[in-house]
Amino acid sequence: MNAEKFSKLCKALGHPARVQIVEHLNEMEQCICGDLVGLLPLAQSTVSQHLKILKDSGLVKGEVEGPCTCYCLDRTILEQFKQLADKL
Amino acid sequence: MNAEKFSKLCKALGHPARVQIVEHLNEMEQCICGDLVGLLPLAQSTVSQHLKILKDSGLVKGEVEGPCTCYCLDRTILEQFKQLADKL
DNA sequence: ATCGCATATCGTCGTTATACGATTAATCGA
DNA sequence: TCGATTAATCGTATAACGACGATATGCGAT
Repeated sequence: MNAEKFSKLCKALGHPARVQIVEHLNEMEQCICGDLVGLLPLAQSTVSQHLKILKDSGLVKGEVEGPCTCYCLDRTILEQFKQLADKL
Repeated sequence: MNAEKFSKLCKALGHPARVQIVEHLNEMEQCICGDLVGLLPLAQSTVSQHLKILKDSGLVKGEVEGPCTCYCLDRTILEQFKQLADKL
């Protein structure tokens, strides 16, 4: 198994705020950064940083839509993560 | 879902060496620290540190057996991790 | 052209992670 | 009892993380 890849995804999920972001994206299908800033007790710049980490890991995709950025899960990557976890 | 708990387990698995340790323990059922030192390109103290992190997370248990310490997975915790991952 | 809104990025600071060598502690055999 | 083996811990140095405020960017409406 690809320990390198799995550990990178785990690392991205190794913070409660990022897990909550992923959970929220799972429920809402998509949302903008401002929604998450309202949801979490964190500054806007901090939330943006967490989103960047999730984007870098591949778990989350972001599309610019006018003044906002619309975030959603990359469910392919999420499934890969689940499969790798299940193989443990 | 318990984002706090899940993120802690993810954090413990957020390093390739620790994923490899868990994989090895899964295959071998149990092993001693020295085996892992031979397996990984890391110093003995570093491997010991990674084992401590895995123990603190609950994923791994260690029992002293004479001069060695015998490590094995806590499969209950591992199953919990898999279930939490699957719920994502 | 400019103003306001939504985000991203920068700079910074304190904390934590990662790695190592050296040392300590504990056990087993000779 | 002494020496070898095994592993944990200590001390340390560098890198990365996590948080924030301040600033920059980019778009849409006025």
